[in-house]
Amino acid sequence: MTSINKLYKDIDEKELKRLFTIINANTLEYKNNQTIAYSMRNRNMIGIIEEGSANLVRFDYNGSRTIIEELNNGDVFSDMFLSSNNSELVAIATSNCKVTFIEYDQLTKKIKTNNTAAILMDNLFKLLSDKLINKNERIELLTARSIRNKLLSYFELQEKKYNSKSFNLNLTYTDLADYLAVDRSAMMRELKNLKDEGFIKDVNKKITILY
Amino acid sequence: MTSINKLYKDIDEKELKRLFTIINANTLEYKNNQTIAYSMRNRNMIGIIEEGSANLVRFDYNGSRTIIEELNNGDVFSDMFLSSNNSELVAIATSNCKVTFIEYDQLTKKIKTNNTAAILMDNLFKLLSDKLINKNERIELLTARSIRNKLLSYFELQEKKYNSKSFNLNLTYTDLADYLAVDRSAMMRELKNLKDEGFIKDVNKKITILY
DNA sequence: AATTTAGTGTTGCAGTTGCAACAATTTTAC
DNA sequence: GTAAAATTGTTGCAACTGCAACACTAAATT
Repeated sequence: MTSINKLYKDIDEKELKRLFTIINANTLEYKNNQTIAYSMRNRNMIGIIEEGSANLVRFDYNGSRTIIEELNNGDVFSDMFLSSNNSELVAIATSNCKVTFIEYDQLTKKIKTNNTAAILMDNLFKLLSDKLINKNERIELLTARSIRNKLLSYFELQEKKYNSKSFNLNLTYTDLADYLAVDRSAMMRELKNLKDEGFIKDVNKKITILY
Repeated sequence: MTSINKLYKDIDEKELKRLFTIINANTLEYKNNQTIAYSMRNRNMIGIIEEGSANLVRFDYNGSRTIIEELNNGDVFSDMFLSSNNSELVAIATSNCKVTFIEYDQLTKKIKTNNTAAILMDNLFKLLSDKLINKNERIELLTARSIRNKLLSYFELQEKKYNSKSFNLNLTYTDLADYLAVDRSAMMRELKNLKDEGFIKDVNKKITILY
């Protein structure tokens, strides 16, 4: 289990447990759809998804909700990474899940004396870097000037990621439209155009780039 | 100088110099418009803007360029934070500037024994967190469904940032249009509408929110 | 101080997009 | 296993937006 999780890379499970005791880490369980409010009480608290999944969600003044980030096994989330002057932010479990909370300050205090803490910190840094990469990618897509270009950019990105002109969409079209911040029906229309014009093939969620 | 720079917070200049010698940091100077290629040769190399400014720029397959990030005094940039499978990425000096390059791996190796390294690492982590906050903010703006909403969201963000309904735009309109990823002329038109309809006042770049 | 370059302000127009609405299908939940 | 909820697929239409083009002003460069 600890090995799938990038955060625990190169860390011995026993050592990790010992460290978590030292820095007062706290593991809590949440049921599907439950709000994970714990982390938001304290800036510099970091939540680690140990099992299950959750969404980081923003509720706007008018009540509409936006998914800021989808969190899966091994992902971290924190107020530290989120604009504080913003509308209300919460994490909501999208399956039964288990979350460990650690205080960033307690972790840093230990890195000099505790090797596991140092590795954990290193892994955490790399996770943050990965998050930045993902955000930059999304921004790249969002700055395209038309739905068509957004789709093509998205497909190109998948092509590079999977190193193949054929890949399965692992998002629903509804979610993809959200991700690209466009109207779903308009996106479907453009998708149809791309198919009709022979740019792509789409056999039930398996996209093939034809050019 | 080291005090303005968030990265060097709580770090003594003498100690910093000593550390930089130990970890083989390398400071180079660039003239305005020069390409800062050094960092891009080695993944896990981190560039620190010591003086001046630069833009992180992407060149698309078709040659068009997009500014991914504007870098100022104290900012860091690295391949570590950028998708590698992407089109060509370079930093370009936008003024005469001085950049220090450190290797991330060399830094982490020292955090246990060198206190300055540990503080630097901590500051670096917080800078990354800040970057994430900025990216999330931009994504929030980019996901708005119309130019009008993008502008209003942007203005609201500024209002919260400055804690005032009046604030100076510190971007040119051309840059703002780029930032919001919309056509400049269309944005100007919408800006005019917002003024005409009494939502905002705009006395040469000083915006006042009127609602 | 003069010239070049960058930014602002505006408009017509055509193409794109969001919205609303609905049927059909698939998935999830009890 | 069935009802409820979510997703897909489609369309007309009005509104919005990007593009091209131009005049004008401000800022930078020599």
